[in-house]
Amino acid sequence: MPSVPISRLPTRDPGTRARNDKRERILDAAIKVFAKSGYHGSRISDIAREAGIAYGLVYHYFKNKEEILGSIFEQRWGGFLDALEGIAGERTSAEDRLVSVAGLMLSAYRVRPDWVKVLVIEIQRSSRFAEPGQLRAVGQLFEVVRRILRDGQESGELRRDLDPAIACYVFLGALELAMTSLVLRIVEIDESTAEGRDHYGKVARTVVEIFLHGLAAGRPR
Amino acid sequence: MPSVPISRLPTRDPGTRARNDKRERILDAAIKVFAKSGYHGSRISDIAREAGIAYGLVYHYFKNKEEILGSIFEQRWGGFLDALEGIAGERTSAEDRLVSVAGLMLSAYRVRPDWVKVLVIEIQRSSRFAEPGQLRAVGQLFEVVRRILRDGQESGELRRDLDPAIACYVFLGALELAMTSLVLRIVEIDESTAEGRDHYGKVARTVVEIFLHGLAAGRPR
Amino acid sequence: MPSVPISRLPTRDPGTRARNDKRERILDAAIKVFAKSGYHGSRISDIAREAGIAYGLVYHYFKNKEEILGSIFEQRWGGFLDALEGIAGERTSAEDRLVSVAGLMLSAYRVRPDWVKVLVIEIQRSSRFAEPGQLRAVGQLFEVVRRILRDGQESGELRRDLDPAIACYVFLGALELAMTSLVLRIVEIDESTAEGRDHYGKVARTVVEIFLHGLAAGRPR
Amino acid sequence: MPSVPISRLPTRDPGTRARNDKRERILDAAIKVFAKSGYHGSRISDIAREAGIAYGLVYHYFKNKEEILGSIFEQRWGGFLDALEGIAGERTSAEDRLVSVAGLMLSAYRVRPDWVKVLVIEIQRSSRFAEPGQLRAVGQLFEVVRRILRDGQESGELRRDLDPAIACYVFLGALELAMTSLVLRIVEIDESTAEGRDHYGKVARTVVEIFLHGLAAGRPR
DNA sequence: CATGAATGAGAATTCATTCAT
DNA sequence: GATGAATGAATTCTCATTCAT
Repeated sequence: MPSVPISRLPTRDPGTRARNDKRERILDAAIKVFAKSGYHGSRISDIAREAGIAYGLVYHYFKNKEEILGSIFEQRWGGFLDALEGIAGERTSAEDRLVSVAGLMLSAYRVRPDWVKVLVIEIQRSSRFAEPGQLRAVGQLFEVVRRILRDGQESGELRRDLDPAIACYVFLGALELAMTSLVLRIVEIDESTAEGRDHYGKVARTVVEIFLHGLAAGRPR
Repeated sequence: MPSVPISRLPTRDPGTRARNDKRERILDAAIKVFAKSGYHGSRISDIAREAGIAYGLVYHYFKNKEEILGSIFEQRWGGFLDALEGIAGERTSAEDRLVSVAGLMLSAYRVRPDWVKVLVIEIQRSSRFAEPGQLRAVGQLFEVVRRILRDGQESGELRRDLDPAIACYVFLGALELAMTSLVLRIVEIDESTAEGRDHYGKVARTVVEIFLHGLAAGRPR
Repeated sequence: MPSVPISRLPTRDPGTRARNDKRERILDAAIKVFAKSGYHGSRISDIAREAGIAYGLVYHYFKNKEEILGSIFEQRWGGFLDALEGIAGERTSAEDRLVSVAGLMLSAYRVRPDWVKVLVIEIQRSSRFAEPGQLRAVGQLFEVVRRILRDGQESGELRRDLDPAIACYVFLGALELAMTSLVLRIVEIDESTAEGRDHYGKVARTVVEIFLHGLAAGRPR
Repeated sequence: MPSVPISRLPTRDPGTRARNDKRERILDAAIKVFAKSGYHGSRISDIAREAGIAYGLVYHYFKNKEEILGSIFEQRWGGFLDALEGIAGERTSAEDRLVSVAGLMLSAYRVRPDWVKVLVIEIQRSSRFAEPGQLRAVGQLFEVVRRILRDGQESGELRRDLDPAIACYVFLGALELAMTSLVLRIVEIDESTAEGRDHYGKVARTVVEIFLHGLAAGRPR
């Protein structure tokens, strides 16, 4: 897996951090709490405690619980998509770019597992998800991958007999469940061994390998 | 995709239906409501209204909200796993069995998309998920697929250089996201064409094809 | 002051009382509490305690605090207006009808001072007052009196050189402040004397007397 | 209606205005906001926004919300009462003085309708109303009018067979409702005609005319 | 003086659960 | 079994008041 620079991950502008310190802390805390208990299962007071601030202050920065979720989506997802778009626009092979996307997503999950959980699980349930903007934003993730696949098909690098949209699901779905499994600790990772510490890299490599060359025997490379 | 008999899908025993009519209606309604709003976001009154009964009656059949979720899990997931186990135990090729699994899952999703959503999203968050029984039950899904993959590796049908556990994610994740996309209607399906109506079948075939033979060009079969 | 039968005062249908017992009790309690502390100054828990019920039950019958106020207006004011309309339609002299109106209003105030206070003071502040229906309803009170005055002017019983609309204010305003003063206890009433006990009657008689014949000396009747 | 010099209306001392500019702006803003939403329904931030200052500053000038209401009362009501006392002490006929009082009140209402609304509606609800001082202050308005009426009765100008206290209600109540109606716009005023523009004057004249000589026909003057 | 972030007590509202009918 | 009224703990949301800058 090519190293994915952390700078590609969505981050906050450190310059404005001082001013929006509390607001950021609330968002960070909300992500953590939502990820653990779900949107409906989380209380504002949990978020406030997690952020280390007074309860009422949450309402100084956000109109209500719903707006917190919306802000998470806009800020985190936006940065994430920017990084993805950058990868999609690179002039390298489809394989390289897919590896980059896998690496970015797994990195994101490794660095900020809660972000991805909330983005994937909660946002879709929120009423705001009905808003075209959010649905579109989710669709952009698919669009980025679909563009890479179509590029590969046009250049002859990828098979043309398979629907790129469905191939999209295979690729993103594989990544998504891999990430979920890691977070749910369905698979034990032994961080004391080198192999355990590189688990994420191994997952990324395996996913792309299967995606490109299949699990069937007879064609090892 | 081999046709998957509906009988394999988890169903209720028609013999006891008369007796437990209301109970079943509550469970069905709960699945629908949980799928839409999440466990915490759903109210007992929503479930009762969906079931067409007085909400006090819910407490006649279930001790509390939690028990409704638990019952959903046991009844729906149990039947689903039974069907999966049956597939895994067949003495056919790994490929055939994977196609069967994909077909079963997509059938389940097509017939009862809410079941899968609730099973996947809600159960894990429930406090009961801490119970070893439920964690184990979810793990069984992975175990079934893992067994098929290991069988294939041992027989030489599948590559041995890739971790079967990770391959599991690729396979199940691809299916899962494909299903989610179908339900979220991220992809437009044109039901007016034959191809549109067979979208599920096409998805199943494509997923297995990619999973087994990869998307890279040069090795068409 | 002609006796004003209590039956003219707005009342609830005793037949439906059993069914809507609690709802009525909540409205009655709300009137009492609103009259004492004002709408904004009143808590739902105050109303519930006054009604002798759990405060959650208030939300079983009313969507929120605002709806309670709206219901008060519709039920109480409607009955009151009906009684007034009845008086206005009588075929007696304007003087008789004015005395009846004064008597009705003072009776209402004596029997249900809280009703009038809430109707007069709170409703106008409520956002619902902006609704044309409510503004119109208040206007009806003026319309009833104006009709009586115009009848009297046309029949020659009343002077035609004064604006009936303004005369309306004089009449209703006199009654209104008289009632307010009584409630605010700005005037001490000695209930131990016959005169004190007939204070309301005296007020009604005096108001109409001044309104019709003036306070200036030289024209006693 | 004799012209009522504006100087009689309660005003702020222009000399101290520079120093207490902000304080005055807060009081003015509070009156406007209280008049619209009531004391309990108004927020400090509303007052601050209306005054165009930071809401923290309100607490620099006033101990708390309650004190704002108290200050309004003392400053506005005090000046108003002074003017009334001046009228009551004049050595003219009762009729002239009543016309002056009506003119003063209507002028006040025309120039500062919010003052009167707050004074009349809110003060009585304030907890400070329990204080004898404020109750007494409200009573002074009645006392002033009552004194004029008693003077007129003693001099033979007014009828002695009617209770001066009740006559007070008639007079002040007529004025009060006339003012309220004007503010609530229950009556349409056509500002395009001379009569419309003099509506206040007409109201004052009509109120006093009815109060003194009655609406009954046969005794026109 | 000014500002507005920060606090937290208090009130509104929700909703799981109980219970009388 | 069936109903939905009744309860009140839990939570969201509001806003007067304080306080650091």
